[in-house]
Amino acid sequence: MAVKRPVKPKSVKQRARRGRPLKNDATPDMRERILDAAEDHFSRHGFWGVTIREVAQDAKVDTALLHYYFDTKRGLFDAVFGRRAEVINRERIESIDVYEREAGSAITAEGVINAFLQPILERAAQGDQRWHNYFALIAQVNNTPAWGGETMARTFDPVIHRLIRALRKALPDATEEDLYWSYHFLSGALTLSLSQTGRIDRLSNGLCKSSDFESIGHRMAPFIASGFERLCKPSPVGRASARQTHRLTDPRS
Amino acid sequence: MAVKRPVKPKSVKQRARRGRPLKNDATPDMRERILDAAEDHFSRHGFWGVTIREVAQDAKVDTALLHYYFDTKRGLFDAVFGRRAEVINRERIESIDVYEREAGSAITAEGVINAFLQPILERAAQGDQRWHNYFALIAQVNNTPAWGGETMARTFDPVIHRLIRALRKALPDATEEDLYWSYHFLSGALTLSLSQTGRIDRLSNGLCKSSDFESIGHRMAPFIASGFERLCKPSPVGRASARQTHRLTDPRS
DNA sequence: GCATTTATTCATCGGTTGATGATTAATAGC
DNA sequence: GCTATTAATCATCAACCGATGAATAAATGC
Repeated sequence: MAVKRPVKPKSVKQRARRGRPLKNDATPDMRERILDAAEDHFSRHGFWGVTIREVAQDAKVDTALLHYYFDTKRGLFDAVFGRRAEVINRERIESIDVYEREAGSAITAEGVINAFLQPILERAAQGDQRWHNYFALIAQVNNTPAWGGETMARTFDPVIHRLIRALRKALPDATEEDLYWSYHFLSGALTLSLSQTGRIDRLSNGLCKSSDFESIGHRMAPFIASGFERLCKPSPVGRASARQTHRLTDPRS
Repeated sequence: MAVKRPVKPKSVKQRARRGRPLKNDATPDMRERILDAAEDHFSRHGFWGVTIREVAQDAKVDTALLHYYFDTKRGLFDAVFGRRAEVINRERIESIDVYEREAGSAITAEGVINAFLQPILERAAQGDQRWHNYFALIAQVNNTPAWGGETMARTFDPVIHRLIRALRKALPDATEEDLYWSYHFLSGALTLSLSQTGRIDRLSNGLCKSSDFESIGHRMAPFIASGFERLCKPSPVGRASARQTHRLTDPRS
């Protein structure tokens, strides 16, 4: 007589083992796997466009495990956002430190900005999809009115203050306002460029590619540095005239 | 004996009248009211962060009416995004036309960019909350990887091509790639600046305000134009040297 | 003045969502 | 070797979601 046993798995999805897994060297780190899957989804669709079920399915774990590690969906998001921020923040500070030390009194705005951008652009050029996702995530948060400004500030302000301190040295005539606004323009240009929305591909009819980080790397620092210098250096012709604006005339007159 | 009638409204929400409303001059345009409410919500929380119930509640209509006018939630979103786009696109094209005609051969990059920015910045400075919301919405879409690039392209590419045509005249030595990338930087800087995330307020410890559109207006055109000129004008010292980058040296060596 | 179209609310459906308590199994501490 | 802790799945809940067909009432067209 045949022993009674589950004759068939019946469904395609076989039951996963319950309870704590064996401590095997080959067992994957579930926490990291969840973060990777969450990063992928959040970067594509934002906080509200993602369900924890999708993330769990991608990470091949139960949804309850997400709550076990990160409590709430928001907790998961914050963990994703913070994880890589630490890495690049450290690299950027070091890069600026090195440049400032090497350049000495020959410090320039372009040099500082280049030192600030280098670590990010290098990571982007490396081609790691996970970092690409993360940059896209930053771009979204940076442009989220509700809580984006607060999140960005909490995460990145220390590095930005370090950047601005170096720029102040390179541009001694700059006002504080000009420095902050110039950085704001830099921030917008950088995050959009790194977010790979495919916009420039369409606009240029395929001539330029969102994924071409080398092109961005060559152009961004000179472009932005030039803007900084224009606003923050005393112009020989006088500042007011340099800023005069075009007045839109009424076409009916 | 008392007449049988609904003694009390019971709930705070009284029943609304069913059927087509009387054509009174005082009756509000429901369609516009829905769009306004939707704009408000979408601009704050993005497409997925908004429920049609919230929008309906704000517009004081039933959710079925949203489907009556816009079919799906996505249809509502597209209608919101398209409504004001037409207005500013018309204004921006006209502004560039006027400038090009007036400037003649004295056309400059800063002049063109200024003509392009003027209509938007003027609307922003006017202080209408509905336009502020709309600009914040653009910023979010611009940085949405999944379908943002496509939506932005469909909506704004004609104007951008008009802008680039004018810039090509002002910068005859520019390569196509430089022009497109420079515009991309402009796009990122502009949309972030208009989205009022409060980031710069915190960063500058209250010195700069997200809502100070006059400050943005004074600074953006010179900043961006300077970047364009740097990339797109032949430099007297030669282009390659002007773009040389700072190499990060290994701190352990 | 009657029939059709337009504009609105009502009632409700099937599916999804974030979250949680119960259960199971392995490890770590003493 | 026993107990407490950690790490995982299972089963399920109440709330909410977008959508839709039916009902209703005014306006419009003939």
